[in-house]
Amino acid sequence: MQHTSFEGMSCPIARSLERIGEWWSMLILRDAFAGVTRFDEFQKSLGIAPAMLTRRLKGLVEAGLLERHAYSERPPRHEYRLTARGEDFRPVLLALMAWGNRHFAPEGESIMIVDRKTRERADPVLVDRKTLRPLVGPDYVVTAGPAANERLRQRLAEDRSLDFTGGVR
Amino acid sequence: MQHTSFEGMSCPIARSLERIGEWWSMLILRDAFAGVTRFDEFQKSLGIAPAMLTRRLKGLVEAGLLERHAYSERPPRHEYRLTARGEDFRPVLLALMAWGNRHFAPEGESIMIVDRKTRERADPVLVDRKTLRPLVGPDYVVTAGPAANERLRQRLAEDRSLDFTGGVR
DNA sequence: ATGATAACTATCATAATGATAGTCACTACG
DNA sequence: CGTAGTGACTATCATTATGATAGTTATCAT
Repeated sequence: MQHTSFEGMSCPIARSLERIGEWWSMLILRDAFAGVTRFDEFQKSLGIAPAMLTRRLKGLVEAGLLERHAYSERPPRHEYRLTARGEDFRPVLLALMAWGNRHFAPEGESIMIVDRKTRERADPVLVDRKTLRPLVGPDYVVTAGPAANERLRQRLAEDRSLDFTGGVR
Repeated sequence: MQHTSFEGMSCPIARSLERIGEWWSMLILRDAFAGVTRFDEFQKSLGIAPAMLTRRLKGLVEAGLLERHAYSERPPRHEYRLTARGEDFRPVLLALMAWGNRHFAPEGESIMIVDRKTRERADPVLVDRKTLRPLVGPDYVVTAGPAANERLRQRLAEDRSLDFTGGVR
């Protein structure tokens, strides 16, 4: 049974999930950020079935997050590297890591973000680049953008715009 | 065929995905942030099969992101509200939204984050709460934490610590 | 020639998925 | 009273995805 595609939705979250929202995809990206490039490396680090890995790598290549680079002609051999779009996914993974560390690490963190020089632990917060004020809080709000359809505009015109997103496609 | 559980992994990203990584889960959370609380509302806004919605809501309740609140005794009726843990997921969704807006909105953004007062568009960046320096960049690094196992420590002791995460469980 | 390696591909039994109808416990209305 | 509507699921079933595992191919090394 094919799962419902989010491709027809205009919400950026839905569109993102269409490309990275399948089981295994984000863990593959995590490992790509860790420098894993080859098929057998991904397979070993993830403990994933080869057919599954092939499918997911293909999907990530098609979505423009990874690209295949030949590293041997005879025999033909490829490695998988992050594209600029893939690199841009880093904050999402870091935010997910921070949330996981806060809620699912009763024995302490296994990985964390530290200052490169001082080794002091970082506490991630999402802010606006210019004002440096936190986006989670009273200063900022999610609202309809230039490409919002009428239904979304109405929805966000209600009190719910105080909360978050549209709850729509 | 049951998909592989990430529960046995120590990585916080894997642990997070174990709880929110299934198809539909994050979109349900998106809508919960938008104030959606009732079963039929979720169903309408998402266009999801009822049996699927039941399963996913149950999973999110069990994972501690949503909780059921009775809003009617006769007939018994429940709504689903975000827990503190669920609320804490907001930065992840905002980061995902920002990434989606940057890469998958050729027609412009349908939703975006703006300053509540000035309506000026926000540009999200992940920083350290204290230093306000970006976590993506030369200042910060991902490293083994107190609960890291030996394999992860070794892995991160290599040059790969310059990149990102461990590429391990 | 044999063996090892890397990158897949093929096969198959099991589980998940989505579509859709049904169920139940109400409330509202004529 | 009966009927209809509503909301929150549950049950059923055909289709697709999943993971386990063996196989294939094209090398290279001995």
